[in-house]
Amino acid sequence: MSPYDPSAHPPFAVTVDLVVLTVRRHALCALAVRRGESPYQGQWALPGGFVRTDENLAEAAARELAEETGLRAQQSAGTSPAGTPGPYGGSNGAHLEQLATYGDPDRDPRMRVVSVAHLVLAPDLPAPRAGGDASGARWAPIDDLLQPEQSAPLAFDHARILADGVERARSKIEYSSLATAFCPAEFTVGELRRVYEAVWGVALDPRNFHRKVTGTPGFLVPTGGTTTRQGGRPAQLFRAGGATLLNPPMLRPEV
Amino acid sequence: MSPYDPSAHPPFAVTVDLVVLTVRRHALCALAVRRGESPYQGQWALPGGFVRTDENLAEAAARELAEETGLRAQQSAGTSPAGTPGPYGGSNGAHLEQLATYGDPDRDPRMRVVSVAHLVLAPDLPAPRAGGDASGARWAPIDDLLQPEQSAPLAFDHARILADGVERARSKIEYSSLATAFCPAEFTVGELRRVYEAVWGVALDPRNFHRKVTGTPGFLVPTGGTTTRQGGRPAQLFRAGGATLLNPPMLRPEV
DNA sequence: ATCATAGTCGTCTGCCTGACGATAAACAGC
DNA sequence: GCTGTTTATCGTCAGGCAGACGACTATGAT
Repeated sequence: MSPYDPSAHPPFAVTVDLVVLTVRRHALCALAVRRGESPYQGQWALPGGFVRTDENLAEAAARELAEETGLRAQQSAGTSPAGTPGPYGGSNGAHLEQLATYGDPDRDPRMRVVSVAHLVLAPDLPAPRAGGDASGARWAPIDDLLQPEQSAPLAFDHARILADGVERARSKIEYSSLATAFCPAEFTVGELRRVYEAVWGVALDPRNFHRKVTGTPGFLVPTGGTTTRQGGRPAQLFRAGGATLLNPPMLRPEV
Repeated sequence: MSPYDPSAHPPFAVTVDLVVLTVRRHALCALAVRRGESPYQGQWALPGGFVRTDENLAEAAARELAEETGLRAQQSAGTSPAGTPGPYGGSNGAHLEQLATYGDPDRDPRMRVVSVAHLVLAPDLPAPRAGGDASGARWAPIDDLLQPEQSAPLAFDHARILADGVERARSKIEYSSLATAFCPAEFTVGELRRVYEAVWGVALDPRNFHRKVTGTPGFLVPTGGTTTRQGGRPAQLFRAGGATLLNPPMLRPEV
């Protein structure tokens, strides 16, 4: 490395941006906030903010998440995207992991900003509260954010970041039990299946899905209870099991 | 986001660190440089350096790689670790992708440094040239770097970064054709198998491996030539095919 | 009572993998 | 030249798992 003369290297601002995903009404949705100031004033963006001096990157992401949604984050063990095991069996608190870092020189017109994006997977939440300096917040289907036909596209390079986060979520529920992070503490096999269907955008065979998830050791543990719902046979309730890596993985249908 | 008053957010230095992996003598090795200055003076570290004002993160990583090894990088399409396709069928130039970002407040004792680590997979190279400010460079088996019994451990949090990079490489050769990045332009099935064996640290059945890789469409294309080697039947030569994602994946043996 | 809805259990077939035998084509030493 | 050794390549077989899909169950709605 070069000498650490502070004048020798350019000043950077470091932020965290959040891709917060949830499943609402059978659709994969992301949290978007309306920008209250220039540039991109009035446009939608991902929530985020500056990293403070005394906190690490994951702490900064968790703090921004709490400020923006009130969610308590359940940090993944590492930044290693390959699936480092971590204690995210618990379903209270959302899953948080580092996604990637974006640092093109011109990604922010005002100064050089390097943003460490994080991915959050959360169960369906009540309406987001507009916290901090955002003049509004909403859950939006990702298609609306990625291919906006009426509104403006996401600010900065946030469309790219969102797309990367969605792709990460899509591939990660294949070989990990992370799909349960989209579910409440207790859930049915059908609810879990609808999570996979929403995230992947496909229809899955209920019978084969049931066989697969109940047959994978450590994925689901029955709580003993059953649902009482309107229309249809009551379903068994499950909690997320201790397994984090699914082997063999769930297979995403080809076409 | 908060207002962009430059005095409102703390100053960060942003660096790139490189996990450069290769396979030498049937062992997975990483590039290490000896630190010429304090702190950790004389200890081994990962190569890296500051990001410049006019370059993005991938360019900074490619520049450091060239300075340190003379390698030309073949950048992956995205930072998306899930396997965004990219044109790394060509074997000239090493594969480069973003790994993860490390920004604990005390990871560098002098100031707040956020390091965007990158992963490079390269074929076996001649002796590294000690470029820049490093007073020495070498290829070291990763076990020597991660569990040093005689020498000091890697500087900073580089052991953690290296471990994350190795884990990324191990998992990524399962479901992508990236193992060919460790091979020269033309290679045999046996050489590719020895790459898998070195990276995973296991022994694979030559017959099943041969059936698997030659049967996966787009993975390997025969060049027509054969090797003349000492001892053993000559083997067919292959180039890396266009496929980047292997479906179904290579299976890493369980235990 | 009947229908619609959703959950759960089985069956069957094809594909892939792991284990492993057999053959092929080079080299080394006698 | 013959034999043993090494590496590459082809085949065979059994087990496991996934996709397709039939059948049955348990609730609410009409």
